[in-house]
Amino acid sequence: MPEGHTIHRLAADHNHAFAGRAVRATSPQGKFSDGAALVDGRVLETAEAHGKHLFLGFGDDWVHIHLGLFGKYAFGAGPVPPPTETVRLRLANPDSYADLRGPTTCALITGAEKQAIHDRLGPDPLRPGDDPGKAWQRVSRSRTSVAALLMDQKVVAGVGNVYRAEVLFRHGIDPYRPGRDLTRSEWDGMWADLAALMREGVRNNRIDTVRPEHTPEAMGRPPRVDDHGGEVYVYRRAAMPCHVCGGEIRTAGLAARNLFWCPGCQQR
DNA sequence: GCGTGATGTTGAA
DNA sequence: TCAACCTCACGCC
Repeated sequence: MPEGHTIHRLAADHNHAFAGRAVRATSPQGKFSDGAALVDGRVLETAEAHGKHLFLGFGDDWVHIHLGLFGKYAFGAGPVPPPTETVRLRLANPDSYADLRGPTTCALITGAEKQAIHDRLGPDPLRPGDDPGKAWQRVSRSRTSVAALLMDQKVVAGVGNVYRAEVLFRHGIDPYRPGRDLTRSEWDGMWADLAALMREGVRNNRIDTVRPEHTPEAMGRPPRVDDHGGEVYVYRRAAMPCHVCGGEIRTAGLAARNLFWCPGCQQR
């Protein structure tokens, strides 16, 4: 689940369910008991997202959450179910609860520590004021592949393996092209597209990237949903036919992650 | 029941 | 480059 769109959605859901009211905080699992005790009964003022980082604000105390690869949230309405032993943090008020499991990070930090995290993250396509030019500065000077740059949170915050693969496909860009070989307009096009795709990801809570003209219906193919829950062109479609050209989708390891692309549609 | 892999990141070698 | 961390769902006995 967790690319940037998930985290922005979680921030919005927290604001909706908890902001402005006192909240009960517990750590049924026990690994965050001290932090939970410190915010228990206090007012959650605001929830914010930057890239894949979630911040829950209690005055100058912030709960910093990063889901990592496995972290998950379960939101619910009404009375809380019995806690299970993997719930790291449970927030609850009379109307709602939110259970956090499996995060890489769940820690109490200060405003200054939060600022340090913002400072080391690149611009986020989902943060309205963020400047794609800052990312371009790094991309245009780098010999690193554009595929690796897109996953580097210091360059762009919030893009993960799915959006990376999909945005490169949608722009016909070979993943192995060095950043400095891209044009400014190619970069600006990908940035604008990421902003739109991720915005829709927040709205629908899933990743869909297939244009209307390439949907199975439009292409006269049987309907289908990819097993991660959205409609995509290349992500986890290794050895399957490309929705556009019919060629085989390829996969390869790149910096410990699986890369997917269509050699026919994504030319050097 | 066991093994595998996954939309992520860090820190050591 | 690799192991470590965190959890769960799925396929295959």
